[in-house]
Amino acid sequence: MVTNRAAHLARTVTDAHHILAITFTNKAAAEMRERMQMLGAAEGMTVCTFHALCARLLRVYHDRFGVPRGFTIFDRDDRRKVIKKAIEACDLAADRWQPAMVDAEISRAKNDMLTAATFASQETDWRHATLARIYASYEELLTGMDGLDFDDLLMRVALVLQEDDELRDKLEDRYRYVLIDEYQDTNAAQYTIARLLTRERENLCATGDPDQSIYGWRGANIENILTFEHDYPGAKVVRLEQNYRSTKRILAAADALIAGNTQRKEKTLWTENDEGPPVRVVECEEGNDEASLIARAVTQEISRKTSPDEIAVFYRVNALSRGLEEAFIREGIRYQIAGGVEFYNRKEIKDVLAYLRVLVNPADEVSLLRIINAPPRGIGATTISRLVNKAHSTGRRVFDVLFSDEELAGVGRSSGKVRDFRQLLDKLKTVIDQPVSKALEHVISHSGLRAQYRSTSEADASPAANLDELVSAATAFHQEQPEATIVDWLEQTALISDIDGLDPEAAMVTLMTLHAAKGLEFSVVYIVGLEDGLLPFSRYDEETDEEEERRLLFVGITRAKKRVTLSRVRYRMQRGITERTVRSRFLDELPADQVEWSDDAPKKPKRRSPEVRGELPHDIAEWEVGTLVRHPIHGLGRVLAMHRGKKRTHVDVEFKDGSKRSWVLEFAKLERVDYDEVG
DNA sequence: AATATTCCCGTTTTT
DNA sequence: CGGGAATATT
Repeated sequence: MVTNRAAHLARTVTDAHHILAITFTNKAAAEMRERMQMLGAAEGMTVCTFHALCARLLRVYHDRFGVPRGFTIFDRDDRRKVIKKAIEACDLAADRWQPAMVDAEISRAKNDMLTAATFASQETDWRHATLARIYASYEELLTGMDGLDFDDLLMRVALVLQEDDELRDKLEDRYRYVLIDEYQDTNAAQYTIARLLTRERENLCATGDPDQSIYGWRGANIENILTFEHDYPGAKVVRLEQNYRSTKRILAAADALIAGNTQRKEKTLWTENDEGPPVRVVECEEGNDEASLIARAVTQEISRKTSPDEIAVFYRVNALSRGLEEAFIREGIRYQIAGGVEFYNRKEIKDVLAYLRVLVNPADEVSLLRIINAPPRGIGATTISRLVNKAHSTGRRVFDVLFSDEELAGVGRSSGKVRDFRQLLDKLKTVIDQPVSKALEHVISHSGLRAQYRSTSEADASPAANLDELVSAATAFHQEQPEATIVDWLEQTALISDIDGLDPEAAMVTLMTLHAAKGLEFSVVYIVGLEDGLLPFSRYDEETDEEEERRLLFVGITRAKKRVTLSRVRYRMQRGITERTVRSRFLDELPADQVEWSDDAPKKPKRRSPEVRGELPHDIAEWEVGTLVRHPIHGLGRVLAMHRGKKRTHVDVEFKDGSKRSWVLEFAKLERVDYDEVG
């Protein structure tokens, strides 16, 4: 839709150079660029996400935006670390002011374009005031490191464009035609940027569906799309109520579900597609049953000539992917997974990137502290904290302390090691002008990281392999963009999203969260975990936006072209404990005539067979720590500890050969031995 | 200082 | 259950 319009504009109305197309993910941007190429209209067009656009603008016009030229983008982990420091700096208890909570609050503030100062000025109560203090401290630390977080990218651009008419005019002239996809998920900062860029010409083409707004939790404001006609009075509104993707029954089910939302503009979807089979709902006993049922269904689907890349499994939380993965491996199904164990989040990868980040931006203290002893080079916690204290007490950067001989003298015995490290950095400094792949190769071999991972790789070879893969990725990057610098590459890797790694062509089934599924389509879709508390998700301490949860399931169902299966489990294990569940209320909202229910109840009741109850030994009264016992296999032993639970008694035993074992006493083949028997 | 071990605690979702 | 952090051990 956006693609076709952009191509049309480029061919008939304007130079592609004047077109800005904003997508929701990098993957969508890449696909759009590709299709644009086929339409012969790609040259010079800007196609990217809001975050990528802002990063680029901040880089190019850094002086106008008031950010350091070589700023580093701090990801969630980096940001958490800085927030922790900020909380400490404010002398607050980390258990009362949890970094995760503070992080979310600051993020929310930034998405609403509230700077630390603005946030502080609207203080209402003590909690807000304290958050404002942390926020201010966080900003100070971040600024000191030449860092910007994800939310800064948007906020900074939005705020400056509001003030700087000259720059805005310049950008407006450059981007005369703006197209935005998934407009229903824009937050205040993104909305502001869009508005400011189209102030003069009002040339904005936005696509979106209020029923698919699922990012409210990160500041997305559904009002942005609802008020579009008011914001752009000249706009032509095209309503797409005909659906070309799904069967009649899938659509009917989705439609009935979303009708449960009260805050909504009525809309009836229709299609000329086939009726199709009913939506299936399956109820299983527990997670493993659900996972293997789906794996079997997928196998069957593939044997019926459905291409694996046309099959997807969605879930509300990433934690549910593990069981599915195991089942898929058992069944021998090839799959790819969005996010989860993200490549760029692995330790070895983050280590290498941290080297580059320090070389490019010496102020990046988070990265510096990460690599100062990685691989281990004899610089321990005490030395590090001395260096940090020295730096902070004199208002300098840790990096500079490393390079000051007089400061280093006061560090103690390990100052030699620190000198070695600084020499290493000095030697590596030259790589920043080389192509990324070369630079990476240099860093990996000279830092000792390769040696470290090679030596420890007997047990697990993947870290070394990941480093190789990183170099390959960088090589590919260099080939595609020979002009790009290391800073560009770091920026790109920082902005990579969960689904970017997925290959739509690969002959693999795709596993992902419902959020990641937005904008995609598959022939056959499975959605697991339709249980109260999971979908709709709820947390005891926070009220849930049930309507957004309903939209989330709506998005999931409407990804499917041919078949949809929803599943739930009667007992769900989470965090090691199994709990009885309640079926999702959403299942009951589906129209009965479009849905086929089935129960995958276990045929043979494996549990609760009465005879395996087990019994305590008749002389239990005599058992205590120190009691001698005999086991038919392990022989003579001594009771180390006994723990009487409500239903079971656990016992730890040490045997003559020194080995220790624990049993549930009711089932253990242990008998008590009297001293005189041993003789 | 480095490694081994235990402890602790889970903000769902993401750029 | 599982990762990361605090803590114990060498």
